Amino acid sequence: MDHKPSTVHDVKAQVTDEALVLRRRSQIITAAVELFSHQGFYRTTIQDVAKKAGVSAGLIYQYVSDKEDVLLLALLSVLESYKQEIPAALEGLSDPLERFWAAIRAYCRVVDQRREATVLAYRSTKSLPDERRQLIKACEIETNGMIAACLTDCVKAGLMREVNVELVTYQLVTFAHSWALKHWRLKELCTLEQYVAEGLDFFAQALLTAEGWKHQRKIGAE
Amino acid sequence: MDHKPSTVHDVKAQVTDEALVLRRRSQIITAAVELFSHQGFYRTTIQDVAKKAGVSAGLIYQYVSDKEDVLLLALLSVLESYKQEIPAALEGLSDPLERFWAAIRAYCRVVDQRREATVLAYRSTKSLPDERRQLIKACEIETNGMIAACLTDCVKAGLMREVNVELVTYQLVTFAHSWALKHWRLKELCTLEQYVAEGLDFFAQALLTAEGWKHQRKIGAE
Amino acid sequence: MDHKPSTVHDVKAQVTDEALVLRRRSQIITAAVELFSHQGFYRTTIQDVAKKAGVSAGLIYQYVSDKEDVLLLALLSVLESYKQEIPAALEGLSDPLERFWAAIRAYCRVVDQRREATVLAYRSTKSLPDERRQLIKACEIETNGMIAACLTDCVKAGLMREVNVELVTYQLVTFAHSWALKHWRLKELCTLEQYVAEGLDFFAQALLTAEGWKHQRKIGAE
Amino acid sequence: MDHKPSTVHDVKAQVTDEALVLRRRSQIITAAVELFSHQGFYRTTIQDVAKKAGVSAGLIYQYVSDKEDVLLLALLSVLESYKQEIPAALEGLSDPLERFWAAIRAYCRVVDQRREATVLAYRSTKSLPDERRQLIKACEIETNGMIAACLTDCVKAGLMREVNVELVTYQLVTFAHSWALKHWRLKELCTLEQYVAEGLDFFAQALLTAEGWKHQRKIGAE
DNA sequence: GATGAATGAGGCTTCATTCAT
DNA sequence: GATGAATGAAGCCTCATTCAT
Repeated sequence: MDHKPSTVHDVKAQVTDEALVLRRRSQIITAAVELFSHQGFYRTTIQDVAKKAGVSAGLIYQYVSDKEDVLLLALLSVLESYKQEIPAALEGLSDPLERFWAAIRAYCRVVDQRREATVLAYRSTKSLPDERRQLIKACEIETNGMIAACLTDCVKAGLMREVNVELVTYQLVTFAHSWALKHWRLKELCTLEQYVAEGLDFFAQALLTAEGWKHQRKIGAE
Repeated sequence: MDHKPSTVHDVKAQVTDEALVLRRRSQIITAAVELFSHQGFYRTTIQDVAKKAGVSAGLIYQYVSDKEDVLLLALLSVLESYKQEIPAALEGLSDPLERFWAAIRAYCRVVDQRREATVLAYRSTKSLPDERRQLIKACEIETNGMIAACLTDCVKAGLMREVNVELVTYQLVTFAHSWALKHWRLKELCTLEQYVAEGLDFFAQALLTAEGWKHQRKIGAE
Repeated sequence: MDHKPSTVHDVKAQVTDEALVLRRRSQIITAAVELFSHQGFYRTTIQDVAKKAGVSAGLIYQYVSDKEDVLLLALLSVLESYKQEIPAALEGLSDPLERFWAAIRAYCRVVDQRREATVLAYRSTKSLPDERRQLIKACEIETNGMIAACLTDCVKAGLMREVNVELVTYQLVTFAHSWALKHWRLKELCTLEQYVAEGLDFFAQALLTAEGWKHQRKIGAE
Repeated sequence: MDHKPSTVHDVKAQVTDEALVLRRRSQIITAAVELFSHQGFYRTTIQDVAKKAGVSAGLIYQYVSDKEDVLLLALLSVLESYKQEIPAALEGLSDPLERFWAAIRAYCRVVDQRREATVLAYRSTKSLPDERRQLIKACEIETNGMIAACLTDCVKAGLMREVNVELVTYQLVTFAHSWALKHWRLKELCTLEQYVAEGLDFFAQALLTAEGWKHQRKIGAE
């Protein structure tokens, strides 16, 4: 009766109509992400969220047990969008190198589209109690896994050096996140496209083998 | 009494004794950094800070005008420590490459020493009103400038490729910060030393010219 | 729609089917007595009652105008059960003394059977607005009247002393109620049977005349 | 940090000044007893209590951790007053029978003086969580012990029959409480003095031995 | 007749800030 | 200069009640 949810689906609503729950939650989360991103979690009141979502404050508590639950849902929705964009971007690609670059590009693109939300994730994950925070971390690890897999494939194909995959993955992920985190400065230095281009070049230098470079020129030529 | 400070020294204390102000503020800030780092800014009360600092709640308001002022001071103290460690680490070094690596190492070391505080800076800068936040950003840009300078020197000396200095600087800075931000995961993968070693290797690959590699081997051999 | 009922039958339902009203109310009251007894009136929500009664929250408001109405109905149902048990226990008895003891025993038995509900009556009568409370008091006075009548008969028959009937009635009633009110302690001291036996002995000592004792021995001997 | 108090003195105030705590608490409790008695615990808001006590709502929480804590303190203050009046009434009396009657009279007197509060105790003890309720029960048992001791002395002196002391004590206590609980009806039947007189007579009949009656006449004659 | 989602007023509680000592 | 008790505004959350289906 009091234990915290260990997966998203354990965030139990008091409302039974499955479809309604989805619709309402989505309303609430959309409003929450917007507000939390701009004003921060603590400066945003549930009334704010309710008003922006076009519902009453009481209603929110039929779909969520806590203000913290709203945060959890909001953060998960952000991470979830990462997890969906990457596979979508890889669809139809089979060349390891192409897949790798596509993954990074896709990641940077989502981050750019959800810039404020990305910052939110950095700011607010620690505001969650430990158990709920684990959910977020699990989600992050899963997304990283997608990048890591692309990287591993390149290494296996001899296109990239034998690096510590997980550490480099963090470099890649961090590169994407930085576009959001340091946007206040970066936007004065370059566009997203330039940022991505410079980044990919940097990573190419750091990672590609001679074989990799040859392959790179080939796919670049097409 | 109502206009916000635009530099640190505008955070006006009601107390006149200069030395006392410094001592008291340092007490307060030490306590605040500790508490904000662990519990976050909003979960920490002024009473908490007062208790940990061993003073009364009322006293704090003689040295600070706001709770936000405490945050500002706390964040500045963190960024200040970065700004001091780096030049200290470069002391006596004249070789551009040595200086570059030393700067990165120093940065990573401070971040490691003040890990929680680094996370705090990421979480809480946005909690400041815009004017105060500018102070923080200015401080960050200044620190970045030190790294950037080392990088520029290497490039000028032909040891590194002609890269977009400021962008790469962000990569470097972010690499250091990540040790704190993703410590929950990284600590399971490697030690700080390994992290730094892997990172430096990565950056070497990405940045060094043939000339740079030759030089690198030379200073490595000494 | 806003004036309060002055008798049970003024608690107006919106539903017309008489039999249905009775059935629904009984469902609701059973659930309410159970919940109010255990958690108290204020800690019990209408949703709780609805769930336990197996109906929807909205339905309750078709048979009752208020949450307080539910309480009124619940309390009346408890007092009603007293009013029914006593005459039932006297059925077929004509000897005044036998009737007296039987009445007390019956009262104690109902109280024991509806222990929590008895406590509820003590706790919650004051939660009703004055007009509704009068209904409860009238009901209590009526029940007391049954005991008082038995007592009066014994006195008239010369079996008991000429006491202040109503005051002694309160002693008797209170004795029965105490079994519920102080059950947390009494249950450690004796069983219901022992409690009743000791009590009857006590009252015998206090009330019986010499004539009464003689009669008592006679009926005890049978 | 979260465990409930197990004695009154564990209800910890945030204020350190011992004397102030006593004064403030007394202000709060006086207001609370008054309001809880008339409107009930749940119908009384902390704001109500604060206003009546002439303090701010926030202040209450410096002396109490909960609204329930206020109730606990209020109830304890009532029971405490019982515990003080009885010994005071026995002061200087040595004759067992005199002491017994004096104890009952004193009990009835306090109940009369704090009639509403006595009703409060009956209504609201169950509103406390179990651990806190234990405190109340312990206090009640202690008070009962004083009556029981007087009773025991009379029995030992051969002035009263060998009865089940604790059960009879409950009869006596209940008799006193009834004056408050059933005051709405009793006040129409008699004054407090008459109530006590009738009651004492009743108990005399029930309890005194022949020896007891002799002694009774003697002390009554003085 | 029945449902149950939605409402929104209202209560408890926290905590930044003040001010008398 | 320092204290810490006091204030009161504000936010989270509950729940009686309504109403569209």
